[in-house]
Amino acid sequence: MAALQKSIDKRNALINATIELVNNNGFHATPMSKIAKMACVSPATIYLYFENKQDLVNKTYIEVKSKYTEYAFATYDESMTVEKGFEVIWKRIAEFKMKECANSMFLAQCDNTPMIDEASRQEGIKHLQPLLDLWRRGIKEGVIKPMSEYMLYAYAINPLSFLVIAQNRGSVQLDEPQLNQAYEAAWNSIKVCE
Amino acid sequence: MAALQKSIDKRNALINATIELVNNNGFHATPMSKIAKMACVSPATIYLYFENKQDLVNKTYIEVKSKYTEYAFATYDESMTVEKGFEVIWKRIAEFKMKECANSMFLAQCDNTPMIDEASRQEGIKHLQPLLDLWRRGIKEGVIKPMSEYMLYAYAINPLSFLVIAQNRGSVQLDEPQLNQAYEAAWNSIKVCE
DNA sequence: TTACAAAAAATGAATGTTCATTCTTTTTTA
DNA sequence: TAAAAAAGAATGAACATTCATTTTTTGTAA
Repeated sequence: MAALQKSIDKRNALINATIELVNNNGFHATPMSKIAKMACVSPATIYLYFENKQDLVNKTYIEVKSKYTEYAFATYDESMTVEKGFEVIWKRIAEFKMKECANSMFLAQCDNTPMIDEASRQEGIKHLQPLLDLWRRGIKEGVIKPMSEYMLYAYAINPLSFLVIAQNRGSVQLDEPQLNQAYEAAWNSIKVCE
Repeated sequence: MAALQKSIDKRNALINATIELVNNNGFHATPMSKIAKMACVSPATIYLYFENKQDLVNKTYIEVKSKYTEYAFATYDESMTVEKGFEVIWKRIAEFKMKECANSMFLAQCDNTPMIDEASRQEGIKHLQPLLDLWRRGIKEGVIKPMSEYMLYAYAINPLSFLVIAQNRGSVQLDEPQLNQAYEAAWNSIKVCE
């Protein structure tokens, strides 16, 4: 029991160290030795928890992606109207990206590089299903433009990733008013104009 | 003259090899030896053209970014209306991303990772000025929403990067109708609704 | 409860490989 | 023929992973 607890702590420390180091230095400049040091663990210990470096990164990706989608859908339920449901999900996603920006930057990096396995990438996409279902419903009701789910994601959600990265580089400050603007832009890009 | 010509060819070969290998394997898995091999050159020769690996990647980034913006603005001129000007630039950018997708994927990877210097990143941003000026004009005229340039870029342009990557993974097919949809989404997200 | 041995977890040091970069020699150009 | 460009082999550092030991935990018998 105490042992298991300890193990989970170590695993988490390793995952967090991976996120932070990859964010700051990139995959190519984060050796296992640094990850170990940051997690206060021997390099050899990493291999008790993960098969190898690739596995560590894959698992980290999947874990972060799960946290992300779990947060996104926590307050959504399917009885909401399409517009309301979208607003609820969008705002949760924005909230997550602002509060957990280390996590979101890590995801952005993974999503734009060949850093992780194709299999892990697929695994990560699955969890987004509720949003895709909502969009499908919206299209049926004539509220949302009949576009592919990738196109909808590209305009409604993905810009937030860009903005979080920009914010972290100090290029932009995302406060309440900016986020409201962003929400309007997102909704306007996918809604059907009467 | 012949010598200089030869040099430019080699330099280009090196830059193209870098783009292709980084796109397929990521920075962390593209050794100088592979770049040399793909460019049909000795590893030592790379160092006649670039200081080191970092410099090679930085220079590649700047070169690709220049090509990108040069293409983007080639048919635009400032006498156009804001809406027309935006359409012209947007469509050129889309065209570039479709035709030169190796180049755009490389840029997307650079823009989301600590792969390149901050200095090179700044250098790359400069060339976007005409678009920023157009937006400023649009805001003054009340045609474009008064948002920061990053926010405008996030919604009007950046989604294309996401879509090109998705297309290259085979998740989506971007033909004429899809691109028109994308253009509508982009314009709707930033225009002032009457 | 205490003592203790077997099992599990963790460690630091060692290993072998890969890689960026440099060195010396050869080839090409002017 | 001198200078410039290019080459391949050599160098040394960094790194992922494994190995041999040590430490910690767990289950059990007094």
